Amino acid sequence: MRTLRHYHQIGLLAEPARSSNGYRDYDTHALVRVLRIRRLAALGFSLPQIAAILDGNDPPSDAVFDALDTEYAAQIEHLTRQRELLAHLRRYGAFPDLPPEIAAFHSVLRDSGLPAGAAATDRDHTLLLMHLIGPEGKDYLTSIYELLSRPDRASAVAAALTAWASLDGESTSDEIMHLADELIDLFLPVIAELAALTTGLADFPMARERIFQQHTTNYLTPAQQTVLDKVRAGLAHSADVAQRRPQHDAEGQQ
Amino acid sequence: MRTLRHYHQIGLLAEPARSSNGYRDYDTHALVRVLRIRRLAALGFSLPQIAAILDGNDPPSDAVFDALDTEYAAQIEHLTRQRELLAHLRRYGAFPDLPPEIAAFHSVLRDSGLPAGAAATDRDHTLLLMHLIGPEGKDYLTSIYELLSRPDRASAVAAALTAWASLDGESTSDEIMHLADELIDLFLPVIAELAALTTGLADFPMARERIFQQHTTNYLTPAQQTVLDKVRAGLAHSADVAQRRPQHDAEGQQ
DNA sequence: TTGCTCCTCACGTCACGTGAGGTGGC
DNA sequence: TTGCTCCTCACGTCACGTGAGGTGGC
Repeated sequence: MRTLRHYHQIGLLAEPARSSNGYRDYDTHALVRVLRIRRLAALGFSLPQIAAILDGNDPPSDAVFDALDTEYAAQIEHLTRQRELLAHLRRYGAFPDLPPEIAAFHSVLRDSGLPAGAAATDRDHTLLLMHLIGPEGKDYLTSIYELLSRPDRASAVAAALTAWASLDGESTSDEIMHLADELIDLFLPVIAELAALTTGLADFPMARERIFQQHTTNYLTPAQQTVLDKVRAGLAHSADVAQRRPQHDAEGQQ
Repeated sequence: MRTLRHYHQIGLLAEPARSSNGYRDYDTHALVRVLRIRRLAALGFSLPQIAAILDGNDPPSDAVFDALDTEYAAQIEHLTRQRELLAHLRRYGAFPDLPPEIAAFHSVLRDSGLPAGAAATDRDHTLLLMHLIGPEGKDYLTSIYELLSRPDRASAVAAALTAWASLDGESTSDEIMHLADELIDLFLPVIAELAALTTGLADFPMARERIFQQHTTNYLTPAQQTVLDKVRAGLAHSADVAQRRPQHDAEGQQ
């Protein structure tokens, strides 16, 4: 063990005399000091703290204990929350990479018949969305997801997402139009409110406008992009209609 | 932040393409992966574990969660014990470098009038004794200390230790003799039992016989050594007497 | 020219653990 | 000669943080 050498290096323990063969020749004072150090270290004090405690020859102040105790209390708090979080994730089918509030939503969709591949893509979308909307919008998004996964809607949403996931070059324009209408019906109220939110970002070095734009070309098939255009058009129309009415939504955002 | 570079270095995140100015040109796939990594890291998984979870494309097994959960439970256990220990030390006057079971004993002695200097030396003795006797003898030593600090004895012990600490070149041989008798009366039953114990050591690189021998010449004044010799003689005599009676004490020790 | 963002080394963190290679007395 | 204990570098651990010094486009 290199422990004693370490204490010598940082000056916590004086280098003892050497015997003729070059070995360190410790005495009982050194031993007592090491025993003190080890006990204080076991209590959780850092080596610099221990040096301070052993140098001041009066008993350590209450503040030293308080600091450690508060620290430990905070750690217990944190660990307890982590365990609750783990339990929550496990209850709802374990998507540990998803925000826990939303994991339940995804397990409902999965149980409503969403294929694994589509579910995986949808988790990607969710992560991006959470990132873009930031912590302030988290509750908002969570409540939207909760609405979409309500028992009376979940299977319709799962079906729409399944259809959406299977869109490719062989999809007929009929299918595309139908799905677009369906999605507009399902998501219109959701997305309309979403557009009013622009808060929260992070320091991932990628321009925010590019994320969504790139995302669509990265993740979506041409057929899916067509649907998206349709949906956009549908939303734009409803937005035009909404323009003629007073907008109290956009306030209070900044 | 060097976080992303770190992920690149350990191969957790692929190096993205570079744009013309040499900047890293991340895409949404990279962003999604980073979001996953950060979330899993926040749950407490190590980066190698995260790599394993993200590589296997099915949801992580229950075993992974169990491992984390058990780990957290153990940490909470440990932290809780540490807090109890801190509280205990504080209750008994805060000698954090002393075994907690014995801290109470020393605070009783201090309250019985033992001067600070003598108390400090006595804590040194206690630490050495605990080290020599090892964990197996801890309970034994603790009960001895409890006996010595019993209300009816504490002040006599404190007085004897105070007298012992003040022994020096100016002590009269009368004082020495008197103290020796007193100590023999107080400690005889204790030391007689102690002699039967030889268990427990550690890997501090110092021969065990040397510790006690060196200790006496290091810590003790000549007058104290005289007392010690007296006490040894007194104990040897009582041991001789004890020889003639059957020894059931020495059994069960190994 | 000044700011700003990004870049690449490269060392520091905390308390040691773990070899690698050597020595001295039995 | 073989074991054993101790010695001295010196790198590794874990997940980055933090400068140092430089660059490219406004």
